[in-house]
Amino acid sequence: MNALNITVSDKLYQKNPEETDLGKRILSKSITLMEKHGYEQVTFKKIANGIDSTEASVYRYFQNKHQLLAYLINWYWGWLEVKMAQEFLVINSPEAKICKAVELLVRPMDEDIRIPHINEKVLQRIVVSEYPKIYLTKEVEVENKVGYFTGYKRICDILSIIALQINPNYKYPHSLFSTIISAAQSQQFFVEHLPRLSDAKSGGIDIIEFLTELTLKTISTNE
Amino acid sequence: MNALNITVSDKLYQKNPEETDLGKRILSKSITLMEKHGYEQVTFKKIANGIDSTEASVYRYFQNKHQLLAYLINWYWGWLEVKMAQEFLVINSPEAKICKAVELLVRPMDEDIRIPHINEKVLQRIVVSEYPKIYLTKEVEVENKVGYFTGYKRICDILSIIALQINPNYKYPHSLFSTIISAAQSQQFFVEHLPRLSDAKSGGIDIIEFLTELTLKTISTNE
DNA sequence: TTATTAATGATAGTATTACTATTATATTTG
DNA sequence: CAAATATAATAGTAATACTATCATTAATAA
Repeated sequence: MNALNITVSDKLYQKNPEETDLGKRILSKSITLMEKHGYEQVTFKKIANGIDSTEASVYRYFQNKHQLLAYLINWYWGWLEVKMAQEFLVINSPEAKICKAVELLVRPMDEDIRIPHINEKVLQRIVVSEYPKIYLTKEVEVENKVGYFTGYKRICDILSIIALQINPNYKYPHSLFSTIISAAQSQQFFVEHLPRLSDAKSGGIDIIEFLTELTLKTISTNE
Repeated sequence: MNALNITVSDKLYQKNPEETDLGKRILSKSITLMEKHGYEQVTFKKIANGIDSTEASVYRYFQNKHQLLAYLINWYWGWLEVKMAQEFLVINSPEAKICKAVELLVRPMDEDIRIPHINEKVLQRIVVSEYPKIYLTKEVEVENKVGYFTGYKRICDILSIIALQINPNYKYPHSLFSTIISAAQSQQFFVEHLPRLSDAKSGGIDIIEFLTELTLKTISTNE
């Protein structure tokens, strides 16, 4: 096994960008542009110009910017799920798995050379800054049915199951992990941009400690 | 004391909307439109048409839609702070204060008849659906300096101080409460639109239990 | 009262965005 | 080689997010 493959639902594109050279250039350029200028400032025209293509061509891959963002973010969750599965192979205790998961959520991960058109570190920064925008819309429910949020939900499910191994009576595992995953993102954002909303220093270690302690205490059984 | 006054920083408007009839109508209409169609779909033109005024007039009150949203959200936090202060008058234990704060964050609150142009319940729903959009931008830091996020930060500070009364050694009170406040919003959103990300039923009681338990366990001192 | 100021309305205009459509050309595949 | 497919090139449209100007009305101060 050489090429690891992150599969994204085919509802998240018009034409699979991983299958063509132009598609990969679109992904690559959108990632750099979004991280640099932010989601709002990116347009298909700018992406196209940046790769010497045309607006119309980009529209053949994605219906609109929103779908493109959803694609990128789902790719990220898919990739994170793969990483988690790899790490969990050699971890036995559920507590240690939780710790590792939190670490993966917060730590900027190494790039994967096998996927040169996606810079995972930069993508992670996009997820931190843009994630809630994909579900905070009036179309959530329709898009949910179509699979816009499966990546996130799968991670949430996986971690919930692990939590129940620690305490089978814990009532709110999904709420807990949707909270933890969001907090992993937002704390990174706050440390960098709104430091008075956090007590962590940059680097991630504080955020990791904060989140693991919070998680383990919350699911612990001793009242 | 009859008219309670929620003060919003004058950086959040061009011209104080609370001071004129037109201003109040703008606020009122933006709230109903935003709740109904979502932030993205609202335009100054639609607001203006809805109150038989003109786009240009709305621009005299707010630089743009983003500033308007920031205004509304800060108004909400200001109002919540007032409510919290009222409630805390008759609560003595810090634990009970935390519980009450969480309840206020989650429970749709009664409208205040003294402020007829702002429907607080509807405004709360806007906060739930739109809040992160005011800080997830490339202009966060500039807007932060100017006071776009003071409302949120003040609540976070207040609750942090209470948490430290329970456990003066707790290391991450600001991170904890920025997480709790965000979670209070996002759990409400999930229950309604993405139920698999939550274990709560609608009504708020589960969310309140989830959050208070999480908070109290996290700041508790007994390891 | 009149003069002045402030607030709003009416109207116009512009650059950009978010698309859709059409046709031509180049490339791949059978 | 023919046929299908992918892309480029170009044009066009409705809506958005403003900015600007000028007229009218209402409030207020001299």
